[in-house]
Amino acid sequence: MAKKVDRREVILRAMLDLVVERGFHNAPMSLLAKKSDASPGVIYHYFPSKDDVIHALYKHVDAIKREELLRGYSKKMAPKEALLLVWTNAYWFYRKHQKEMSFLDQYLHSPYCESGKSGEEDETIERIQKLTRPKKKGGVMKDLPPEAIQSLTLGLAADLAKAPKEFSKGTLREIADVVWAAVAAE
Amino acid sequence: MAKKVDRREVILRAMLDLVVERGFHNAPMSLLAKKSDASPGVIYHYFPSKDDVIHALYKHVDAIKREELLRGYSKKMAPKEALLLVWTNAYWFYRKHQKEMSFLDQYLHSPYCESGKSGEEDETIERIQKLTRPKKKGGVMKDLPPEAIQSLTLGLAADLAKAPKEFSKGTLREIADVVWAAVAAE
Amino acid sequence: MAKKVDRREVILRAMLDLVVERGFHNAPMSLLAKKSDASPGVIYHYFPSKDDVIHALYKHVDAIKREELLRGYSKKMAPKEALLLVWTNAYWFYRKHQKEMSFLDQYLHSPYCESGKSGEEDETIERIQKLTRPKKKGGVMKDLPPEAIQSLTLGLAADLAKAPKEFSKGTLREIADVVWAAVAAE
Amino acid sequence: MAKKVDRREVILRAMLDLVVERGFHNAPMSLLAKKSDASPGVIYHYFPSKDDVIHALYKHVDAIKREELLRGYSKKMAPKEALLLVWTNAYWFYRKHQKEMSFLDQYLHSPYCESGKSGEEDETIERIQKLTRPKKKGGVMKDLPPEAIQSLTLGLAADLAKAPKEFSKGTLREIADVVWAAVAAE
DNA sequence: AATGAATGAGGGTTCATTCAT
DNA sequence: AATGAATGAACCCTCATTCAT
Repeated sequence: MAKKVDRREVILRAMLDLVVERGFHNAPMSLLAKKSDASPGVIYHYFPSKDDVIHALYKHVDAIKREELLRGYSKKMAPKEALLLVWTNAYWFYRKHQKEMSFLDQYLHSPYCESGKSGEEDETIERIQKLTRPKKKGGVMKDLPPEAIQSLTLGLAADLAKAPKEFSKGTLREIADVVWAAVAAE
Repeated sequence: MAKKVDRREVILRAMLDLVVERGFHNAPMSLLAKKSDASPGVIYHYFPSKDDVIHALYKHVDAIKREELLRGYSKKMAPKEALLLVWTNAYWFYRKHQKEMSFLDQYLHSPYCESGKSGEEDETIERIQKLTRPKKKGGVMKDLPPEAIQSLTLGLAADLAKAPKEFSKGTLREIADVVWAAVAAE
Repeated sequence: MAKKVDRREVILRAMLDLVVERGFHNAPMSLLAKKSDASPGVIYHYFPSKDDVIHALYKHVDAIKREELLRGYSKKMAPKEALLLVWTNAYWFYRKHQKEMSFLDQYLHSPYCESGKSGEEDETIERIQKLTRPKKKGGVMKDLPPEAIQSLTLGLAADLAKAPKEFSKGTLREIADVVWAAVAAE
Repeated sequence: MAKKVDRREVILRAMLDLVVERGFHNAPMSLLAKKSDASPGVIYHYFPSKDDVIHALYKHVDAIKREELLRGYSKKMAPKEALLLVWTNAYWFYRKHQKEMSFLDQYLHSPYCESGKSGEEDETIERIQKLTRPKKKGGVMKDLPPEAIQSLTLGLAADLAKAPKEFSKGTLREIADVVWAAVAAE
């Protein structure tokens, strides 16, 4: 019963490794088969095509990411507290899942993601994003373009996670405070 | 006289288009030949292999980018003025060269860039980077990790440039001021 | 059960024909595929590369040759009898396998054979070769360089086999006697 | 005036080196051009095609070989003396021109030589070959097939020349005597 | 004579996908 | 479900040959 799921995930995991190590080009199905201890044929029982494996991998990783970003979140939190939590979660997710990050980087910057579906939105994520709107639109931020807010918060977390050395919780907190001061209203 | 250079650049330009439209995979040499009005064979008079075309394209784009970022820079500028100039240049470069940016994104996030890094540093770029160091190390910034500074400045410029709508000089200036206030010492 | 072996041997046989008729150059894989009723791709399930097909063919032919040279040999034979047998076997092998011979000639005289030499020696062949040593080193021959012995015996057999007309057993025997008289000790 | 000849010979020499080191396959015209300090185009002023370069090289080498084999020969020599001279000349030619030998081996065993012209016969060579006929046909040899005579004399010289170590004049003389005793009439 | 960029068919090889078992 | 040999189009690249200069 769990076997099917296993196989699928083993294949996705193998594709993740492959893409990270070798890129979309140079990730042949034959090698995917070898790395996932499957035959070339059986992969086609789980996925209709190579592109589908890649799109499925994206969805898989994206789902895990969403889940991790919201870990510990509660609707009762104050805006600053909530944003700080998500920001910290983001840093640690990126930090601990560098392969997944590398895959996302490749996928999102490649023409692959054009063909992928635009994705149903997560309700909780939406609530968080509302907070990043400027104050006059119901959020708690300065009147900056949403892209700026996004870049200064989650973009920063992602970039920090790519640094060779890991930052301590204290350092992260200091950085977060600087940024909060910069983007928060008032 | 300019013919050789032309051919080379026509090929690089065609590869840029191809990679942006179709990704590294799906950018076959045969198509590159067609798009650059060349025969498959002649490309190999200018580049030893497909990978070399791609690495050469990176160097080409990177060189242009460096030049553009420093446009108008003079050694006499005050730190804030210099950084603001570079930051604004970055935004406009990214904005006006979206294909080049898309290529850089794909290249820098792919395993391609591991193999072709030479890293000869530009002297002027180095001078600018010195300014982004924290005050106690001779720069003019708060004591933040270099990755944070980088992300909050050039990273932000890149992200803003990817937004669908173009920002006015005024808006950019406002954003720049917010960021400057956040990262500058004192 | 025998299918795999079949395919491999069909391919080798086709390569033999091709090389003999057209030389190493002018023996393209596409033609090899056609002649062995295979697709271009499937050959690479059996051999890693064209060169490997050729090296494998050499090993195959060489193995058959060794076997044929020793047909009928027994350890109890007198030296002259044994050498005569091998010499005659050699003539008939070369005579009846002219394609194989032509391939060996091309292979052994080409730079191909430099790269693929393993040189595991056959035990029985070694025993025979011991007989071709000069008497004072335990053989039964005159004190001539081994290359001379080799040329005057097996080399002669090969050359005779290349003659347009086939020699009768009587003629062969006469020639063998002349040679034996020339190279045998005493 | 001598320049044309030079060019031609430089090209032939370069092809010789190329074929010996890399085989007929893997001896591209572009490399030939580089090795002979010529442009690809100019080779086609001297030879109509690659195959013609190769056939011309064969003729060139063959002419030198004929000349060398007859060095020192005079019509007044006794048969044994003449044959011995040619045989010795053959050994030293093969020995001192191992590249040329290697080329001849490749050429003569390849389908190339089928298409080459059969070659006008040298008058002096013919005279020598008459001596290798059996006595009853006007020669001085035993009644053996011409292929046997050829193999036991010139074939032997060629094989000896391929041995790693060089034979002394004394050793050669001994070998020659053994062979002469074997093949000469009476 | 000489150049060397250009051609383009064809070379060896790969790989997404299929299908008989 | 599973296998892995088989397919064949397409890939990257080579190379004999040509031709404008």
